[in-house]
Amino acid sequence: MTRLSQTFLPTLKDPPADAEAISHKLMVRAGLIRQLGAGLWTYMPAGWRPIRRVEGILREEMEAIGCQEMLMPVLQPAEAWRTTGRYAIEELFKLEDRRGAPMVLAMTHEECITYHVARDIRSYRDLPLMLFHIQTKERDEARPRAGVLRSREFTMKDAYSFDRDEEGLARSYELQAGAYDRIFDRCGLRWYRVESDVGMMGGSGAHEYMAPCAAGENEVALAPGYAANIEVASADPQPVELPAELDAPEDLHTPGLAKVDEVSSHLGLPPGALIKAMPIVVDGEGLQLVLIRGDHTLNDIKLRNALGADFRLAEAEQIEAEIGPVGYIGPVGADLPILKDAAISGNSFVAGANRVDTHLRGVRPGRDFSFEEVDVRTVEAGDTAPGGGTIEIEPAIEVGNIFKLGTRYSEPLGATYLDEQGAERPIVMGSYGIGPARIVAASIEQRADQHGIVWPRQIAPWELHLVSLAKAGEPEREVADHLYEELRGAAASVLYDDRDVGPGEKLTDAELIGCPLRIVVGRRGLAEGVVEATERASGEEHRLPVEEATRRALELLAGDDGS
RNA sequence: CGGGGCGUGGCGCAGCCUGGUAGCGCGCGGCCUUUGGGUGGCCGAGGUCCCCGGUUCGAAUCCGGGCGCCCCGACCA
Repeated sequence: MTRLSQTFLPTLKDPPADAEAISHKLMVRAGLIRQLGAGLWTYMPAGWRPIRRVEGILREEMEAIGCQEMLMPVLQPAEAWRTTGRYAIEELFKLEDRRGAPMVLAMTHEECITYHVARDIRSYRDLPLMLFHIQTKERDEARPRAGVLRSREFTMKDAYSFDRDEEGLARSYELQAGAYDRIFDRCGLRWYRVESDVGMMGGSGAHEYMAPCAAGENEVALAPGYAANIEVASADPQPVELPAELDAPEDLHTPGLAKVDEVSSHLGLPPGALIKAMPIVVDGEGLQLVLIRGDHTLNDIKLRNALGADFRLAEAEQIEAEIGPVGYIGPVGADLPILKDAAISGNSFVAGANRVDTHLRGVRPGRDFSFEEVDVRTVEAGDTAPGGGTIEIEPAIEVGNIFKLGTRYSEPLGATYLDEQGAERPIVMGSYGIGPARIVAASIEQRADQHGIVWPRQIAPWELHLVSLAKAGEPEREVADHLYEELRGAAASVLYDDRDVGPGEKLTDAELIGCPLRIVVGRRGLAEGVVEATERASGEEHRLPVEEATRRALELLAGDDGS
């Protein structure tokens, strides 16, 4: 219900010079957001409305699964963060109050909510319990980027589940997952639920909700029936052709050839016929050798998970001292634990000889060295996914995540309950986050065209953009005014462009702002007794008789399910 | 945190190398014009040239230091 002439909706012809992402450019141009500092954004009236609409959907879907809304402070005493060990996180804003007491600005609210639950939940009868809030989060990001896609302050819906045991957590998790599916569908996003890294925090499972778009910071591996974050994705590799001559063991003179490409082109073999040996130092243990097929890349996260410990690449001095010359490292004769990636399958390979300027041909896993087999390579486009589909890799933005926390927070913070037998047990938790700003930005990324934003109806700032081409005082204007009042009466959400500017500017702005349905009231149409209604997404134009315009417009909107 | 780039009216930029009047387009205000895709004309307002220090008769320009912002990478419970 808005007259554009009286609305703070400053549109720009040009995007800011330093903007790269489509959503960044368009959100600034369409007057949705303005920047205050690095990673700090103000939502203007037209930008705040879609956020509020997303929040409305979040509230409905959370409440529908019995998740109760509350509100927790952003400013918090540091104590609980010390207890959970998260005080050490670099992204955590730390400050002191006037008495010098250490405080933090919360980046999420596990500490706070677990603190409360620890004090007020005592019996198995109080469980399960699900709570959520929509609150500002603060993160001292190393590099804010792409408008609101990665900012230092943002609002997040985060929900927490509290259960008696793992089975209960599994039920809560499924409830949340179902709600998340409905939320992203209702927001009109193209999205995938992918397996994600549970990290070193333990936890028994996690998924991310990914919206594919060019500005995405993550990569997802997709195939029919398969979707995973590339950090954890697993697939069968494309085969490599191994010539029969490889079977014959022989020392190969490879002077100065320390890289896979150099060796393979020198020998006239595909890179996949080589074994790449990478010495690593595992925390709490010593040197180990990781073997990867020559044409593959190591996936740090998968390796970390396979090891169950952190690691780093070994330094040259240690490698030279304990194994052999850098560039010619191989498994044969190396007196080290060996982890062999599963993609190295086949009889014989070329590998480093642990002697300078020398590689070995005919290296056969199992015969020439023993190993533990692991899956630690990064999947690639063209690989075969579990289920048989072909992997494609797409950039995507993470719009939500769900995480089985287990007792990661309840144990240190003493959130326990008494079970039926009177025994004290830790509460089993889950956490579930969604960023409304990322949903809005991802929607713009996915749907925008060369003229501007294309909102899905469900989160559009206004459903209708009514344009009066006539200026104040002209007879055609009265028709538009009347139509505006009629639409308002019908409870449609309308942005009414009643400015005294030229038609080009109005029509251009309407496309930039991107409301689902535009109704133009102008001399040309009125001469035939119609107004023109144009669907933003398809460009389809409908000529509506003036006296039926309101009813017909609402019908057109109702037929737009946003997808 | 490593690498690169940029800070000049609201936005986009030129001027800097070679020191001397701060300029252009858009936008903004007024008048006229125009009226179905940012119309045209005339007049006008608006700038601590990011900050501090230095060199100089004189600094947007040269030198030193600092701050801010953007991009790539690392990082991202």
